[in-house]
This record gives sequence, C-alpha cells and structure tokens, in this order.
Amino acid sequence: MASATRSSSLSGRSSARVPAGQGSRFDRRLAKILEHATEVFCEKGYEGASMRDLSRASRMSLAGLYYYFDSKEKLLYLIQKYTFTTILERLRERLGGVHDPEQRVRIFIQNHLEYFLANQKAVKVLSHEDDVLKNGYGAEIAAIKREYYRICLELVDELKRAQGLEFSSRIAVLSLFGMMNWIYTWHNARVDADAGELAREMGDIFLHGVCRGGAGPQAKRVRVM
Amino acid sequence: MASATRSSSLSGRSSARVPAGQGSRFDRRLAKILEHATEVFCEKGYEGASMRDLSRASRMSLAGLYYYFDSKEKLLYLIQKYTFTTILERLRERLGGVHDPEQRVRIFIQNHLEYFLANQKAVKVLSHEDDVLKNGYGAEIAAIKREYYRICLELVDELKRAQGLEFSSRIAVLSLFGMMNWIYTWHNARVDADAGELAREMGDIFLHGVCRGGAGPQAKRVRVM
DNA sequence: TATCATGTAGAACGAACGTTCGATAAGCCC
DNA sequence: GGGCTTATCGAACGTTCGTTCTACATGATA
Repeated sequence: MASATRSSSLSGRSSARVPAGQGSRFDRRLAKILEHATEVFCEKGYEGASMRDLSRASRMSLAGLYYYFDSKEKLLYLIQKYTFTTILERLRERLGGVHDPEQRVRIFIQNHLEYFLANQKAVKVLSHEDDVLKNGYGAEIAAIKREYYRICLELVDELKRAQGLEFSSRIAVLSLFGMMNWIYTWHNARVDADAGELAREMGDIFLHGVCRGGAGPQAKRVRVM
Repeated sequence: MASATRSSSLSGRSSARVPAGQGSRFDRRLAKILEHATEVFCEKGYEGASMRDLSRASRMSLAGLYYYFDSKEKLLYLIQKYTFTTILERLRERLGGVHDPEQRVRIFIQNHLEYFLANQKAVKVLSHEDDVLKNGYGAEIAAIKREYYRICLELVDELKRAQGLEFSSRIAVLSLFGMMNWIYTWHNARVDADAGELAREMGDIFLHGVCRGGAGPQAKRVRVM
C-alpha cells in the first residue's frame, strides 16, 4: 500500500511543493527519486527509459520504487507538475511591483531562461514529453501551461497598448516561446553565456530585432536595395 | 535477402531522392512505407511506435516490412535523411540569384516554414527524434544539420557586414531556429496563417522586433519610462 | 516482548517488444 | 515445365517491458 496518493506534500492531494530538503522522510525520498528519474527521462526519453533504468539510477529495487508512486505515468506527471508550478510561482513574484511593459516582458524572458538553464534536464522532459500524459494528468498539466501562455500574452498586449503597436500577439508570443524553449537543444554551459546575458540578447531580438543592433551599441542602418 | 541496402535510389548506396512517384517498384513501395511510418512516428514518437503499429499502418505483415529495410532505426534514418536533404536542396535553388542580405534571410525563413508546414509530420519526427539515431546514422544526419546551420549563420553574417551591425550571430541564428522549429508544437491549419504570412511576420520580428511595428505599418514608439 | 506501520527486495506475471525463420505464391527467363 | 527472383506471410524467437505478490527486515509504540 501507500504510494503517491497518500497524504504527502509532494504527491497526492496537497500542495505539491518540495524543495527536496524539507517534508517527511517519504517526501524527501520521493523527491530524490524524482531527481534521478528526471535525469534518466532527459537522457533516454520517457518511452525509452525503463523502470529498470530508474531503479538503477535511484539505487533501489524495481519493486521498491512502486512504494513511492503508482505508475510510470504518474512519475512523469509529478515531475512536470512540480517544474511548471515552480516557474509560474517565481514569475508571479518577480512581476509584482514592476509596471513598465517592456521591463515586464524582459522579466518574463529572464525568469524563463534562468529556470531553464538551472533546471535544463527537467525542462527538457517538460518540453520533449509534452503530449505523453493522458486524460486527467495531461489535462492538468495543459491547464498550467495555458495559464503560463496567457500571462505572456497579456504582457505583450500591454506592450502593444502602451506603445501603440500593431501585430499578431499570438504569433509574437509563440515565436518568443520558440526562441526560449529551443535553448534546451543547443545550450552548452562551457561556451554559451549565462541566463542573464541570454535573456538580454533574446529580449533585444524580440523587442527590436537584429537590424537595430541587438547586443552592441545602436547601429546605423545601411540600406542596400 | 534484399532490404534497404540493396541498390535502390531511395535507400542504400545511391542518391537518396524519391518523390514517391518515380523509381522502381521497390522504391515506390518503400516510399509509401516511409510515409506511413512518418505519420506513426509523429503520433506516438519513435520509441512509442512499435513495428506492429507500422505494419498496421502500412497494411503489410510485420515480416513483410523487413523486406524493405533492415531495422527500425534505419527506417528513422531514411525519413530524416530524405526530409533534410530536400529542405537543403530547395533552399539552395531559391537563394541562387538573390543578393540582398535581408532578402536572403527572408528567403531562408520562407523556405524553412513552407517546408515545415507542408510536411509537418515529417519535420516533427525530425525535430523530436533528434538524438535517437546512434553512431553512423546519427553522425550523417548531424552533418547535414550542421551544414544547414552553417548556411544560415553565413546569411546572418552577410547581413551584419552589410549593415554594420554587431551582435552574436550564434545566438541570433539559434533563436531564429527556435522560433521556426517550435511551430510544430502549435500551428493549427484552421486558425493560423499560411507559410508566406508567417514567414513575413517572423522575419519582421527577427529583423526589426515587435517594437518596430511587426506586421502593421511603421508605428511610432511611445516611451513610458 | 509482542504489535504495528514503514520500507525494501526477489521473483515472478502476462504482455509487448524488435527481429528472424521457413514457407509460399506470382512473374519472368530458358 | 523447371529454375530463378521478387514479394509476402504466419509463427515463433529470446528479450524486455510495467507491474504485482509475498516475504522480510526495521524501528517505534504498547
């Protein structure tokens, strides 16, 4: 018996926060398993990773794992839910008190990239195993994602209103998400800049485009044709 | 015996072109199987799709499939190679004769999006099953991809030179790829614009940013802070 | 010391996996 | 008509899959 539907702060019914250092013994153990599972899912993909891989990574028997959650799918759900909830929570904190629309968009980018680079494996699992979850689990994750998208859309709309601009918010926002999310396919900590620098550069591209001079000082445009 | 190492234009040793209407009977049959497999891989992912799924989709027995290729992995390789080769080929044709740097970047975007939307399932398999292929197969696909990236990098460098701009080409190009590739996660033929329109809007964002007015007429900027 | 919830593991379950085998038609050349 | 090649199939191979059953420790409580 037991497993993740028990009354636990990470899993079942309650709040779903676990910074991996608090909570009951059960919660701490489960959080560790989630960390290992994230790594394995990241490397082999959800379908490609077997429960035996997870058991090896967690240094626990196959059967022992099932004490902490009741299926492989639920494990993925727990990872995705925790990751997404955390991003959203931090974003809300950071946006509080800032009112300049351009600054608010930049904060969104900064928050997104910072979390993405600090938790690269988790967000790869989030991005890559996007439509694996079925029914209830899938719907719940999709709802959180929709909310996150909605916030970004609102920020862009604020910007449009404030600056009297006219363009498709949907395409702009989805393009921005593309820029940011794609990072998990190419970012290399040894050669690429950190989150702050990347956020600035991507913010420049999104807001002003490469032709306006991106990272460098304002450049004069020399039209060719 | 036989299977895809035979002397065939799609598979083994030779040129790897098959517009699915030419070639030997063997090639035409294999091309059909590849189409079905693309659809199944797209829906269930490479690992998630079983050979039995493919056999059902192709309306051919499990054993019958193996007459045309020698492993599931090779099948994925054939799909990816054909798709990528085609994009690259079309790009080269279109760039010929155009010399304005901005126009050349726009052609790149247009070509990419056009193919992506016309072959959404194939490119999803391309993007999503990026690091599944091992050793020889993986290396070959990676090489084609590198070449494609190199071309885009060159286009952006041309633009920088022509307009006297200063920014990180690497980040700009990878951001652009992100914008464009992410499309497979959200594009909906019933509500979203076609490739031409999308290419224009993404080109505007990449080149001039949303603050310069994206799709609409040049907008005046109203600074708030 | 007996009892009880908490953890953990070995061994096995049936199902599904990718792949191979041997047989069997149908069409072609001699 | 006999001997190739091409194309297809049912059945099975050995392996691995996610999951479950049962037993056995451990430490706290009574």
